[in-house]
Amino acid sequence: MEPDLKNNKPESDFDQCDFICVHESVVNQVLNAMPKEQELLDLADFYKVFGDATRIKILYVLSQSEMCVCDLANLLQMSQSAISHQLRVLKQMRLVKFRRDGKTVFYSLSDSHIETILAQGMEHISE
Amino acid sequence: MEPDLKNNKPESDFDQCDFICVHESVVNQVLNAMPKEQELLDLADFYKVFGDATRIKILYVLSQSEMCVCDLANLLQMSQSAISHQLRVLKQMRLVKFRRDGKTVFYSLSDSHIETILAQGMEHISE
DNA sequence: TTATTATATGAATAACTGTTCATATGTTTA
DNA sequence: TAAACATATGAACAGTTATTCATATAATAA
Repeated sequence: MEPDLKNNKPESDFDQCDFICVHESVVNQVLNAMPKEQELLDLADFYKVFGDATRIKILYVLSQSEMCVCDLANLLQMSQSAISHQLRVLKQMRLVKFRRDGKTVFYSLSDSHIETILAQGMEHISE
Repeated sequence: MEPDLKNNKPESDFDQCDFICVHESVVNQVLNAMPKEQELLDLADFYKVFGDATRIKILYVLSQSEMCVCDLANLLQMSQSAISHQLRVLKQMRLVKFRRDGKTVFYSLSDSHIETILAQGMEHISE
C-alpha cells in the first residue's frame, strides 16, 4: 500500500514540510545511498586541502617537477615557513611524498591521481 | 650554453638555496606550465566548496534525488537556515540548480560532473 | 485582506585557518 | 668541535567561515 503523498506525516521523522518529497521510500533510498558519517567528514577534509591557493600552487609545481622547500618558496614568492607549514598539510593528507638528500628535502606528488583531480576541477571552472 | 648547476646565482631571482633544482630551465618550464593566478584562485575557491561536510552531504543527497530545502534540513538534521545558507554557496559556485514549485524550492545537482568529482575524492580517501 | 508556510538573508558569534615570527631540529662543512 | 644551511614547528594574530537567531520575502490558503 502506497502511503498518501500529501498526508504521511504521523510516523515520519521528516514531518515539517508537507510536500511530496517527504516520502519514506525516497528518504530511505537516499539514506541508504549515503556514505557513513566518517567517510563524509574525511571527504570534506580531503577537499579542504585543495581549497587553498598556496597548496594548489604547490601541487601544480610538483606536478611538473620534484622540488625542494626553498625553491618552492622562491618560485611562489612566499616564506620558507609558510611553504613548510603547507607541505605538512599536504603530507598529512598523503598528497605529497618526500625524500631527503643531505640538508635538502625534495617533495613530489604522491601519485598521479592528484593531477587528474586538479584537471577535473580546472575543467569545471572553465565553462 | 648550459649554466653551471651549482653556481647560477647572480642573475636568478631564485637564489637562496644553491641546489641543482635552482636551474633556470626547470624553473621556466614550471612557470610556463602554471595556470594564471586568477585561475588558481578560482580553482581553490571551487574546491573550498567541497571542503565542508554539510555541503558534501547536501551534494550526496541531491545526487540521489532533487529535494526541497525543508527536506534537506530534516534529512541532515540541521536548521533550515543553515541549509539555506549552504545552498546559496553551492548555487554561487553553480554546483546546484533549483526550480520553484509554489512555496517550495527544489534543488538538484547542476550537472552529473559533480558526482564524478565526489566519486574521485571518495576513491582517494579509501586507500 | 490576514494567516500560514517555505525559503532567504543580515548580523552576531564562535571556531577554524593561513601567515609570520622566533626558534628548534637535522645535516654538512670547516 | 662550531658554524652554516635547509627545513620543521609552536605560538600569536588576523582573516575567514559555519552556524544561530531574528527577520524579511514570496507564495498559498482561508
